[in-house]
Amino acid sequence: MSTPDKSSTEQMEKIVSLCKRRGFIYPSSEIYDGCGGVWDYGPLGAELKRNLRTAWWTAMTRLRDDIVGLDASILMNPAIWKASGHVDTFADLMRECQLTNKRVRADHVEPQSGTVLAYTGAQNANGWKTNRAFSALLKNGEHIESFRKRLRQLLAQNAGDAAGKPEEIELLGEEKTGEVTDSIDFHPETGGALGAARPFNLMLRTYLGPTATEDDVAYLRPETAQAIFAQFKNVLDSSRVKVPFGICQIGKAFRNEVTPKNFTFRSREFEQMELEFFIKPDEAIEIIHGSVAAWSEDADLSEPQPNWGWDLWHRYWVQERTRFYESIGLGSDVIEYYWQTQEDLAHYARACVDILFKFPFGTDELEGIAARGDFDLSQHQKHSRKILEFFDEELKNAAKNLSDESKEAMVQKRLAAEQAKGETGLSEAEVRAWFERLFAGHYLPHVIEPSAGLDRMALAILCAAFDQFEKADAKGKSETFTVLRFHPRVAPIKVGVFPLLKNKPDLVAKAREVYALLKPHLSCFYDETAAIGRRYARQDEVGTPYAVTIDFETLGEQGDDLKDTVTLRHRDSGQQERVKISDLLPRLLLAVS
RNA sequence: GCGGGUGUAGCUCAGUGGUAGAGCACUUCCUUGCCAAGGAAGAUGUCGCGCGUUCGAAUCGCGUCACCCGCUCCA
Repeated sequence: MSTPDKSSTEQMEKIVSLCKRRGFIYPSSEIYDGCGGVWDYGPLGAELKRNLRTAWWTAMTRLRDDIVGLDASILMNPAIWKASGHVDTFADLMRECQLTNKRVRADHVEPQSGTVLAYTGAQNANGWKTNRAFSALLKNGEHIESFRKRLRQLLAQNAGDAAGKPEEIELLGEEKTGEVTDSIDFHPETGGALGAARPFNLMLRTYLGPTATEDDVAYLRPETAQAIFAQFKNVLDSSRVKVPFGICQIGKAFRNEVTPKNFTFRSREFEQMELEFFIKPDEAIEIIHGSVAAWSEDADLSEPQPNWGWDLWHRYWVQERTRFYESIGLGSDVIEYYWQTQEDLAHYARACVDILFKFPFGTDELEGIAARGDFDLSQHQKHSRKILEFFDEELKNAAKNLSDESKEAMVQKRLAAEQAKGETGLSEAEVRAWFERLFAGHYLPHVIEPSAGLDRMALAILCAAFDQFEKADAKGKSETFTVLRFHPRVAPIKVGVFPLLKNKPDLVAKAREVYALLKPHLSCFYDETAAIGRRYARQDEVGTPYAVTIDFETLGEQGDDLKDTVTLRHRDSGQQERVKISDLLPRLLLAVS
C-alpha cells in the first residue's frame, strides 16, 4: 500500500463531506458524539449499497446454475470459531513497545542481550517535549551513537511533525540501568522496552441467554464464510447440487479493529459478500480424466471444464470477479492485483489473489480470492464429528477401472509431497486412509473463496465516481462543480424529472405525469424548484445519470412532431436529445440494467 | 491503547477575554424559455461535552468524547 500524501487526504475529506451532505454515509450515533469504527448509510447510500448487493447476487446466483444462496445467522455455536481457528488467532497476547507503540505478539519476541539504557523523556529546541520515560536495549556490539540516533529517529517518527527533525531531538536523563542476557522484554526491531502482555481479542463477544456467565459466551461472526462450511451438509442434502458448485452469502460481520480508519474502509461492523466454490480434489480429476488441465498464458478460462484442477478454477474466479468489477464501472484503470507469495500465505492456503482498488489513501484490498484446499471442511468434520464428505459416483466408477499399480503410484506421489512439507505434512497412514475413501468415491471438496467487502466496494465506487472541475459561472466567476460519475447500474437515483418552469401549471402537470409513469420501474427524483441548471447540477452531484425535462414543445407548442417528446439529458456529456414519452421507459430500463 | 492534529450554522470556514459572524446551502413569495439565473423577505447555533480561573470564556487551564494522520491489518 502506498503512503497517502496531503492532496489525497484532502480528496478523501471532500468525499467524506459530500457523503454526509448528500445522504450517502453518516457517522454512526453522531448526536451522541459518534461511535468509533461504525457508519450509517443514508437514503442515497442505502440505494447504492442495495444496487451493489443486487448486482453481486444476480451475477452469482441468477446468472449461473452452479451456485446457490444462503442467509445464515450472525450468532453461531462458539465451537465453530474454535474449529476455524479464530478463537486462537484472534486472541493473541500482545506487548507494546514503549518507544514507538509498535505491537508484537508476546510469543514472537526473540531473546536479546545487551545494556539497558533508561531515559526520562525527550525534547527539542522548538518547544516540543515529552515526559514519558522509556528505556531501550543497546545491543551487544552496537555503537552508542548509532543507538542514540536510532532512538531519535523512532521518537520523531512516532511524534509526528511536532518533534521536528530527528537530529534536533535531545534525549533526556540517560542512565545505564543494567545488563540483560536473552531477555524477551525488548522489541526485536526498535529495541524499546515492552509493556505488559495484554490480550487482544478481535472477535466481538456477547452472551446468549439471560444469565450472561462465561458458559454463555458467543461471538458475533468475524466472517460470514464459516456459516457456509457449517451448513455445507444441509445444502448438499437439500438442493440437489453436485461438485463443482458454490454457496454464496451476503451478510454482516464484526471485528474489534484496534484502529478503524480510512472512512468506512476498516470498520468494526461491515458487510461481506462471500462465495465458497467447492471443487473436486486434483487427485479425483486425475482419476476421472486421466490428468489435470494445466494453466498457461493463453488458457481459455471463459467456460469451466470438467478437467480443471484448483489452479484453473482459482484463475477462473479471478477473471470472473474482474469482469464483475468492470460491469459496475471499476475497470483496469483503477483495479490492481496482488498475488500472494508463499511467505504471505496462511499455512492452509494454496494461493491467494487480492483484488485492489486505487483509493485516494492508497491502493488497498477490495476482495481476496483464496484457494483454501479442504482445510475448513476438514476442521469442521474433525470438531463436529460429522461426516461432511461428498459422494462422487463418477469418481467411484472411474476408480474401479484403475489398476492397483496406478493407484499406488498416486499414493506414492502424494506421500512424497507430504514429506516435503516436513512437520505439517500428513503421515503415511493418513495419506493411505484418505486415498481409500477417495477410491470409494468419497472426499471433502476443496474450495475457492472469493470474499468481497460490500462497504469497501461502495467506497471504491464513490471514490472512482468522484470528479470535480472548475467552470466559470454567468458572472465569469470560477466555481467548483462536483459530479459523481456512477455507472448507471449502481447509481442510487436513475433519472431526475423536471418541468422546465414551475409557474406554468401545464408543464408541472405533464412533468408529474411522466414522473408517475417512470416511478414504479426506476428510482426517480422529481424536482421543480430553482432554475433548470441548478437542478441538473444537484443531480450531477449525486450521480444521477439521466434527467428528463418537460418543456413547451412537450405540450405541442412547436407542432405535433415534437408533441409528447421530452429532453433527455446525459450526465457525463451534458448532451440532450428529444425522446418520445412512450419510448422513455424502455430506453431508460435498458440503460440502467 | 500511544503520539500528533482537529472540533464555531446543513456545508466551507473567519473570529486571541467584552453583544457569535461571512459565503454557499435552506424556506416563502415574485420573476423564469435548458446547465449552480435575478429580486424581496426569512429561519438556523447548548461555539463537541464537563469542570475550573475571571466581573465576564468560542477565546485561558484541567478533564472528557469524537473524528483525521501515523503504529498493529487483509472484507
